[in-house]
Amino acid sequence: MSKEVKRYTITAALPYTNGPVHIGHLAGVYIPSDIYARFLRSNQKDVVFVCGSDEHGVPITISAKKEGVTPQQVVDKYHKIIGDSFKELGVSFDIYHRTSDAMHHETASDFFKHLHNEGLFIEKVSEQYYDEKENEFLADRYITGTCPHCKSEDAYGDQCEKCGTSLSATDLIEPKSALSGNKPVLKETKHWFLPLDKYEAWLKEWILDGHKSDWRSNVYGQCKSWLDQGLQPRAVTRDLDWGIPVPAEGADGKVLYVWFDAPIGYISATKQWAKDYGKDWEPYWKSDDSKLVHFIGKDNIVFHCVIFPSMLKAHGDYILPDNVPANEFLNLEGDKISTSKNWAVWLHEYLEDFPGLQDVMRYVLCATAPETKDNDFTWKDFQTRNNSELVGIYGNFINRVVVLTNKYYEGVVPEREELSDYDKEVLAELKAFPAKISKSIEAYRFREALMEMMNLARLGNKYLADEEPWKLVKTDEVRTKTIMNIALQIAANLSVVSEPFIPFSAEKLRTMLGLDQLLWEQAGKDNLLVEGCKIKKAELLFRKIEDAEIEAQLEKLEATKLANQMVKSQKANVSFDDFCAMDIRVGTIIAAEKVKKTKKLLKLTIDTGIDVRTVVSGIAEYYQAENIIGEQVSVLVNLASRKIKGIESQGMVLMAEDKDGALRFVKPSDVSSNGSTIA
RNA sequence: CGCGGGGUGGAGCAGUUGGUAGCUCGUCGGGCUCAUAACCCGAAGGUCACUGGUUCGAGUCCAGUCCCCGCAACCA
Repeated sequence: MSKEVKRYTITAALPYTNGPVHIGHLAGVYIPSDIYARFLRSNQKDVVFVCGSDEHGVPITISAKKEGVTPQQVVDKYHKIIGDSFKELGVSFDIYHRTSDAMHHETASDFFKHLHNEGLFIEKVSEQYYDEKENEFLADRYITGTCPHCKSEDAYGDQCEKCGTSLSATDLIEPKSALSGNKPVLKETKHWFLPLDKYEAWLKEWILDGHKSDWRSNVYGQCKSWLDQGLQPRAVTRDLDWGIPVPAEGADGKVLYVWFDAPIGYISATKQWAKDYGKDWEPYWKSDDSKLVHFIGKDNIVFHCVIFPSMLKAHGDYILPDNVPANEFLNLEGDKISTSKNWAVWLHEYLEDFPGLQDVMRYVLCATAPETKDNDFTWKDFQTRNNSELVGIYGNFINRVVVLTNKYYEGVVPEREELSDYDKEVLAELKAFPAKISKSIEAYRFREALMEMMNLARLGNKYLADEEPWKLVKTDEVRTKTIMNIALQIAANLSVVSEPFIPFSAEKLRTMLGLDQLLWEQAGKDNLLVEGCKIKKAELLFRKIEDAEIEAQLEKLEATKLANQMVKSQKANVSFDDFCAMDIRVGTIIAAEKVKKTKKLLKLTIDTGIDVRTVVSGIAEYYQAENIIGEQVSVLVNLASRKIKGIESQGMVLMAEDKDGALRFVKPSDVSSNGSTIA
């Protein structure tokens, strides 16, 4: 069922505006999508590449509350940081929009109204969890409890991260409010649901049969597991005051669920762009000969492959994504990137620390993009890739060619005479590159494409080394000219095929060679540089990155680690009575054994002087069971008992926790009798 | 039997539909000296975790085993 594609609609996941963008986002979404969009434009395709800030939802209201500002102030701040840094990195969005914009409110609202008028929603008055202490309805994400499927005790209200099941908060057994820790109460509220179950059969056919071979296995597998479990109607509205008001009767105080409105943001952005440039947005979303591609991270698969397509299908006018090339996650120096722990390389900081080196980060992140599995970013690797690949192979080749041309011919492109067999071979290889690179990009294999691009530079270096024009120039001028001409053609081709990956350097190169922006279809030709034209003086495309710069970055990360381990600040005051309420005694460990199937737990038997009791303690990483028998410890004996891993724990052993998390017993300095009180 | 990812030359990784095992870094030797001590060539180094199976042929498919790493869980 191949159809001719007339235009492309490329979307990049909308960054959630409660923090800046980091390298994980870039490697997963923005670099690949930008390469794809630039590649298509170079092929003269009709492309719209959209993105924008995702500015609604509960987490933003919480950040706002914490910082004592309005949600709008929070999103304004990050919208600017994110938008500016994307621009500086050269991410070529046709528009970077935002979901708090009026255009988006209107579009999302209309979308809802359309489905509403067609009777495609289920309206349900249901009982939702309500936190009486905080005086608000609780978003699914802010309720935790036991998963009905796998019995995991810490499932979230929207999804169990343990078994991956998509849930409703009311499915949870023993729910708890994540805001206050209270048990939430059920309160009646009316909501609109999209009956996903009605689209299940269709989704199965569309994805499981239709995209078995062209979607990535991680995406396909994820979808399959959801579809196999069966879909439930899903609420598309929420009780909240931050978002897009629900355009229906009896919907006061309700807004569209952020996951309903966010993907519509792609559509609004396209509309705004069309308006700005006097275009018609509709074909990009409604015409069968348009190809829609969503670039996302793996955390977004269900929304882009199941929910949003169901919305589009329900609406009826829209086309569906042709592919959703989701990437995995990028780690940083071996540890998971974490916004809350500040364990990240933030784009806006990188741009400050390494001014003018946008292409280096673009290159490295593409080369190490987590296309098939989680991957690791290290600064050492960043340095090596820059120094040995960008500088040593690409930059050096260009420099050699340009320097020689200037030296021998004062920058004038020499004429090509008779070709040797080897010349012909090299030109044939050159000609094959663009197609190879295209093929990889079209299959969303950007690492592979990048490697091929680099191989073209390698071909150039090899050609020079084999032909040694610096020797021949003394004996055979004609031959030397031919060689230099061919080397220059390779350089010119590099400027074309490397543009999607490293646009800043490609442009520098074009300028150096005196070329206009060339199109992809011209790549592979052996006459991009016309004989007699003049090129400019050599200018380095890339510079080496010194050890000191890498060390500075590593120190920055080290500082973050230390900051995370800072001595904890003082807790709120308690009364003397509160303190006296705790009964702490000296006890002696008389038996200890590891609790099976746990990493941290030891089951201790302790003589407290009062009795002999069992205490489960999370110290197994620091103490071996057999080594602590006979040790005296401090025990909080009147703590309510609790079952841990099926063992009744009657108290708590007091531990000193060091900055690095290491635990040590708090004990009397001399042996004391069991049951001695501690106060 | 919680979920997932992985085990390929010293290190880090590719290996798409099964058909002579590749890349980058490192090491050693050589070439070149146009070039940002960069470039080019060559060499050493792998029983592709293990065991069975399918096949003319398996790193690649199937079954099982072992190990590692995330996440989750456990921490009163």
